[in-house]
Amino acid sequence: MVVDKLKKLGLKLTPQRLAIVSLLQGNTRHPSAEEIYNELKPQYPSLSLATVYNTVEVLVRSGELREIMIAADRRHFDPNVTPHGHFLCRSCKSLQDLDARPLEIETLFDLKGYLAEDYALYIYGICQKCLEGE
Amino acid sequence: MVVDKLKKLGLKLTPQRLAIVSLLQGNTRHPSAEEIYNELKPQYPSLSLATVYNTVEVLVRSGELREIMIAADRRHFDPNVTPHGHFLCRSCKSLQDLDARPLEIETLFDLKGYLAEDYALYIYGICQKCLEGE
DNA sequence: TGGCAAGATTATAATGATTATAAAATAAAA
DNA sequence: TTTTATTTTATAATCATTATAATCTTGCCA
Repeated sequence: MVVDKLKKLGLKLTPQRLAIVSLLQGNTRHPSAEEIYNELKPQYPSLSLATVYNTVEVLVRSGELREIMIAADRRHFDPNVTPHGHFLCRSCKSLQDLDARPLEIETLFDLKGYLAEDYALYIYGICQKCLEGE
Repeated sequence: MVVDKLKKLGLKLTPQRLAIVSLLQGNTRHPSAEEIYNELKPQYPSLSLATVYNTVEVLVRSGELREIMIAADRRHFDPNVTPHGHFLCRSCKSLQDLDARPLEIETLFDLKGYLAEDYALYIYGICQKCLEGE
């Protein structure tokens, strides 16, 4: 639950945080900070972009939120922190989850001597919709 | 050869471009645009950062150079465009190549209906040196 | 409950990477 | 050479993100 998630992190329960965490909960749209801000602003007119950045920063640090750096111009966020890749369509620019069996990092690479803590897999191409629609 | 690479792309052979492409040739340090600029500035005092950005842009577009978005604060570049991953050490911040057997994208993921043209694999953790030295 | 202190929010400014602009320079073709 | 399209350059503009500092709130405790 949203409240538990914040409490677990020792964070105060503010309306802004509750709204941000609620919006992210189960969200598969991979919003940017600004998109989160724009979606919540109508209901929370006092909301500041800085608060969105602060909150996602805390969530990413604590492992509750995943940062997606598939595109150079802005970061996106994904509340699904289980291992999975992301697909960026160069036609429609959509950013989609790639549900996958977990990637076996250790067997894929010769990581002798390295400690691999996390990974990101980004795939670029043309998505289903764009392939059909053309 | 450097000259051929530029000619193949239909680009004029300017000293700046030759210098940038030469610096990148075989370079495994994954420099940022600013690092390229700083390394060349002493020998090419007239060099502008804009020229570095213009040149890497052309090279990336043409597939001669790979853009690395492993860190959110700046882009890095890699002249090795054969499939391989990258490792970012959270201790010493070094960015290293992960020589790997090619990743079998199609078998890893259910990409039915998607056209995968390219991918990036980033691994985060602690590198050999930092593990030993501590 | 009311007051307090730590932490949060806000508006705003600052930062810093990247991109745009437009004038001056130059490579390459005739 | 002359010419022209391209390139370089200095500089300004853009835009995402971070820092700042004043104001406000949550959560705790008397």
